[in-house]
Amino acid sequence: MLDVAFIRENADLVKEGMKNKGEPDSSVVDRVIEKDEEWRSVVTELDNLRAESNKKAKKIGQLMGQGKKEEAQKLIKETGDNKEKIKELEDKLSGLEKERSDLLYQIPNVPDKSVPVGHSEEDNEVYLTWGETSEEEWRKPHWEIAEKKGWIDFERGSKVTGAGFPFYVGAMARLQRALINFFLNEASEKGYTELQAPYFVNEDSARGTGQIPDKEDMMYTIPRDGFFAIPTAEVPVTNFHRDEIFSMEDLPVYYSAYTPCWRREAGSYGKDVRGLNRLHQFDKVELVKIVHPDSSDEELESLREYAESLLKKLELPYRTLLMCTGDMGFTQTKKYDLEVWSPGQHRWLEVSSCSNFGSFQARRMQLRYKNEKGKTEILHTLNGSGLALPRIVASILETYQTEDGDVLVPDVLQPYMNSEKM
RNA sequence: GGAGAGGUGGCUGAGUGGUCGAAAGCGCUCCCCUGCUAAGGGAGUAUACCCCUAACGGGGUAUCGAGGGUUCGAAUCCCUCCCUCUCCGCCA
Repeated sequence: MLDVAFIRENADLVKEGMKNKGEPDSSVVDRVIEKDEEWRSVVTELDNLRAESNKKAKKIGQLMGQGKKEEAQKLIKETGDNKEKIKELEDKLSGLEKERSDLLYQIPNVPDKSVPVGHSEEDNEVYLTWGETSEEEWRKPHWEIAEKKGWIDFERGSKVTGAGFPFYVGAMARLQRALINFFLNEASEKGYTELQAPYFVNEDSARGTGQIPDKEDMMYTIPRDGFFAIPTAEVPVTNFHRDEIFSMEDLPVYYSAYTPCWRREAGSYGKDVRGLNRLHQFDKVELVKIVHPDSSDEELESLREYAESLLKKLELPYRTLLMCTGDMGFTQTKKYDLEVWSPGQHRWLEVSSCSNFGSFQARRMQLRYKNEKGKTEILHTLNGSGLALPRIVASILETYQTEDGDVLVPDVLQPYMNSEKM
């Protein structure tokens, strides 16, 4: 969420950001300012009343200590009416607080100046393209290859769990494991600390990274225990340091984590869901950065370059999109999507999305640092996939298939697979 | 799952109704002294919010696991929840 003080001082900027993100009705900005005004006046009133009764209570204590019981009794009688008023104001205040934060949660992060203004994916900017995309007729989509080889078992996955929960069999399971190891090893060489994170999180954590209240429906829930199955490792990893205060020399902090991810993907039916394109459970290595506010711009670029380097090493043609304001999401200030070429489907598949959240997430979870002057300030957070497996697997199958029906193993994965061929 | 103990500031730890935001020690920061080092002396050292101030700064409120309650007054009493530790049970 944004800082109320920031909204107060930059109302127009915030409204413009909302409009550019596709929300023409920005009246919530004015309402939050109003609510905050009201909240502050109640706080002042309440604080004064409390100060008064604290003073009296102290006095009573003193009198009691001196054995002046009667005087004390007299004072006690006087304090009665304050008490009710305080209680009343306390209730009013917590009501206002709730209303204010409900409004605050509806205001999206402000896009960075460098982000192109637009309202749909058509307005995204192709930032760069790498590699030669092949278009040969003979190339099959990955699901055909996988089916012929018996590598992915969608049917049994449906039987055991449901649609979107496939089994990976034999060489395919090995390939997944190879990719995970490759990604994690690369990340740790680049200074990312590897984390193994919980796969379930509580409500506070889901709120911290912004899944709640915005994207509640994407998550699977474990109602009995109040848990959510993580839709991405971003959630547990970013929350790792929730409510903590860093000192400057601890920054920046880089984490990598492999986890399965669960997404309900409610309402997404149609041709996009074929094969590995969209699953309810998939594997991903996620990268999270916690950085000084001044450096988050550069950190986003290096995060993007790192994710791109993985695709280069796998020799998979890709392109990088700079997402426009309308297609970038509620919590980001700036976002790049990496899309790998799928030669069997003749289309691009999103395999990574690298985002800068500015202070938006960090404020929600009170992630702070002490600056040179010893003042605490909110940090910036970023994350990016490095990378998401299923579509990489799809692209590998389609890119590395041979005309006679085999699939070769990308050079960098051969040590992990002990083989040149799947 | 059963029984018990406990959760206090960066850490250790005192505090069982009144001037306690909290003793003491450690750590850390700054200063002084000591010709280096060691030792010593002094000051400071939580977070959030509100108000005043151009700013330096000042005033106030809240927070002793969380939430609620009793009371003029709660770290201290009561209730609920969470977490940690010990023992037992179960178990990869």
